[in-house]
Amino acid sequence: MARRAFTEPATFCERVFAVVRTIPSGSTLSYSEVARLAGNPRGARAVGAVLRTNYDPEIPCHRVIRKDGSPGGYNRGVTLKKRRLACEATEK
DNA sequence: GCGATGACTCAAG
DNA sequence: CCTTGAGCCATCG
Repeated sequence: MARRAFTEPATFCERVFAVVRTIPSGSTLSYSEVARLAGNPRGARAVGAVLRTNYDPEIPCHRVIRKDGSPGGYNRGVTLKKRRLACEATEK
């Protein structure tokens, strides 16, 4: 295999993005869960750091919340995050 | 390559 | 209930 169809995750961010991108609507994952799926059960912080520095409109990062159930943070405003979560979680 | 920072988590006071 | 401490990891300057 000379090269994979998908570019290899040069950084942990790419891996996190791949996981977060698979989150279905109405579902929420905790940072530790995403970190675990990304291959780093202890990378909860790394996940937050990645999402914060590499936010992407294609990534439903608003579905990634803390274990406590708190929204954690959102580059676009935590209020918007809660809004989207409520909308998707309620409708679906 | 190192130091600083942070959208984390757990435990204890 | 809220604050603090310690642990772990990745990105950025």
